[in-house]
Amino acid sequence: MKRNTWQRDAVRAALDTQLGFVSAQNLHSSLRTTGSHIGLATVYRALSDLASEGEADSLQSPEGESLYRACSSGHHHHLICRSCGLAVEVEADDVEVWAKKVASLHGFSQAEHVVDVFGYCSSCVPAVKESA
Amino acid sequence: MKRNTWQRDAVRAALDTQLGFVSAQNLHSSLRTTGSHIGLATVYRALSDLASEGEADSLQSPEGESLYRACSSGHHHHLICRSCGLAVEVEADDVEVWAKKVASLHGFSQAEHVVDVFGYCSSCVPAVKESA
DNA sequence: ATCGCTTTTGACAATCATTATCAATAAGCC
DNA sequence: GGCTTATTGATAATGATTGTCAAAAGCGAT
Ligand SMILES: [Zn+2]
Ligand SMILES: [Zn+2]
Ligand SMILES: [Zn+2]
Ligand SMILES: [Zn+2]
Repeated sequence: MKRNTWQRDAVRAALDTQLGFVSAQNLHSSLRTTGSHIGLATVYRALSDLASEGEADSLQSPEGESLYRACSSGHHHHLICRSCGLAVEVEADDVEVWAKKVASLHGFSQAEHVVDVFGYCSSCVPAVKESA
Repeated sequence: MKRNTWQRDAVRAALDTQLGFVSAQNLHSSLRTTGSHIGLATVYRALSDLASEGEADSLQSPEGESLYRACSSGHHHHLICRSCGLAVEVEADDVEVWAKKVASLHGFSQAEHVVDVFGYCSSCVPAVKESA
């Protein structure tokens, strides 16, 4: 049977304080900073559980890290800031339709999709000037 | 200046023989199997170069591996078989529009998107029966 | 074809995220 | 309070990717 531990609660709580997606490593650091003595492996396990129970969304960063976020339930997608990690949940009805269509059109079954938009949010105005 | 080596050509050629996305590790194995003595690091470097030059597409597998494929030029997306790796290039005009709209709507700039559909192709009929 | 300068290679070490181990700990239940 | 067993956490192990650097190979000039 699944047991309730303060560690699980701590991870849930820590995730809730986050505005955007975070890695297990980062969340572990945060927790340590706040005085918690939780172990790294436990954070990994808790996040993995939360994700499979649908209490958190997870995605792969372009660099290949697994990132997590406490999310509203139901299928949705994200607009993510590459700088601060801020994530906005967005509807994507058009995309849902497209994905379904494209899969059936090519005879693919059990189709799932990965759809994320990465950019810089308005607070993270990119300090990049292309042309001088 | 960029030099032409047989290693780069070998990687390009090996990529062309692949129907779907492959990892650097796998491509290296393939090459070795065919008698090539190319080094692993070189395969990584070549793939990375090809990707940044637009000669290959790359994406992160759900497991976090970087996968590559020789692709037609121009922006497009993929429908990928989870079993055999077969990849089909698909148009996604609806998605392009959606992505642009959603980014600007939330004040995000320099937006890029990750859009991939994973499923089982018709040849890889899933041997899974849900209900007995 | 040879020389010389630079890029590229490749064997190997180093990173880094994630997972596996496994004895010690602590839920949930009596 | 005890029992049973899931969970924890320090640490080792794994596995993909990148860094190192001396040796090898392009390429333009001779
Ligand atoms: Zn979400
Ligand atoms: Zn969707
Ligand atoms: Zn493609
Ligand atoms: Zn697109």
